[in-house]
Amino acid sequence: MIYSELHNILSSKTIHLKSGQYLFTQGDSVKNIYCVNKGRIKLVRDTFEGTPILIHVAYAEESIAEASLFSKKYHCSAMAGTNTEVIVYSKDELLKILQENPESMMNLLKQLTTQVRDLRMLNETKSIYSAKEKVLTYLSTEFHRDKDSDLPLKDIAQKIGMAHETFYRTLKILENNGKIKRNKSHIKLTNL
Amino acid sequence: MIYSELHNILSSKTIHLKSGQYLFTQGDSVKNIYCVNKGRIKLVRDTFEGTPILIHVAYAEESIAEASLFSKKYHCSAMAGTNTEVIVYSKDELLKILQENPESMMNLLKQLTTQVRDLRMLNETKSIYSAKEKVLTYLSTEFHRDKDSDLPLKDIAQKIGMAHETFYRTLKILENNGKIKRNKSHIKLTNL
DNA sequence: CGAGTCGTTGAACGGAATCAATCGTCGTGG
DNA sequence: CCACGACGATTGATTCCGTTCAACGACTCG
Repeated sequence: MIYSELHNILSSKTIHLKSGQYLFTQGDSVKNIYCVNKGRIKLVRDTFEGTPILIHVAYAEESIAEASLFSKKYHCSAMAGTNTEVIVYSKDELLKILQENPESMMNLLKQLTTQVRDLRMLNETKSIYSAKEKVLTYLSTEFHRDKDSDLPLKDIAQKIGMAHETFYRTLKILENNGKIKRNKSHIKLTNL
Repeated sequence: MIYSELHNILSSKTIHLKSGQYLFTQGDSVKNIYCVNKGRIKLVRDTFEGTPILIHVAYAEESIAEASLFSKKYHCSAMAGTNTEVIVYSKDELLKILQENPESMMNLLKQLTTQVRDLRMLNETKSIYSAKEKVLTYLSTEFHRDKDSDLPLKDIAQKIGMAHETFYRTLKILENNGKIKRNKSHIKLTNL
């Protein structure tokens, strides 16, 4: 997780959320920064038009609300999408430690840059219209390695922006074509 | 741009690229960090399967290769998609200054966090299947404000992941429905 | 003045979303 | 401990809407 190396310096606590339970609500003062340990957290923004929009779904190992590290209020709400476990860090404490330890700040910087890179990659993967191409591109990139290996197929489908049914079907086609191999829910590209 | 506040401290130079010209190539040693001033830079990765994949398109005000701030070699190639102007910073110099100025590092951190937030938002916008919904969601978010206001409609279409023809048509429909107003290429939501 | 690109519209096709039903598994509570 | 409910994985059928191909005018830039 993002703050792993600070884990022994930073005080933290773990909390458990039931599916549907809120972690924080849009407009709340930012007191804490969180990291998903298990399950998933949906970030939702209430727009002025009424219809709330989904901003992001954070899975295990993902930190949320880092952007809030520099803002007073949460700009969105966070709800558990399933039974979820999150680690809680104090925002002020985190900021203080970062200021005192340039090395750890540099480290956070590093992690953020790779996060940006991954997000860009994912973004472009989503722009691919053909289901086969999209899946192949996803599989051939590194941003999902390890991280996504234990994600349910359904969630992977959502992550790359396609209906899960289409994802299943596409996997089957690619498997029949010999492009991929898989046992249970572990998928591997065949070529090299 | 990302390093704006360092602009007077950091030495920099501006270079001009013709459409199709390369800024750097995958595998090159990372000597510089860049920021697009005008035009656009396409980041492309050559995969082992042969087919190169588009990773990202960077427009004006966007920095590229920040991820490379921490790596030895570029993991992708950068090509001008049109006549383009980029600002060049020395990687080593930038790193040194960041280490010496915790405040500027903190500032970069801040900009990266908002970048992450924007990317996530864009990501979810791309996940919306309905063209109308997608466009409305895009227009109702802030991540594009100012930044995208001068982008050609064609590029906006690509940014949110739809064919430009569909984008034009959708805009027309929304305009007829009174959901949006526009003069020339400036679009505005009508409600509040 | 011509090449290139953006903006726009038309027509047609195809593929992905959607709706729906089934099976298996896992966790949970009675 | 077992039954029930929730959810993931899968497959089928259908519909529709967004992509694609194509053509044209306007504008800019060199």
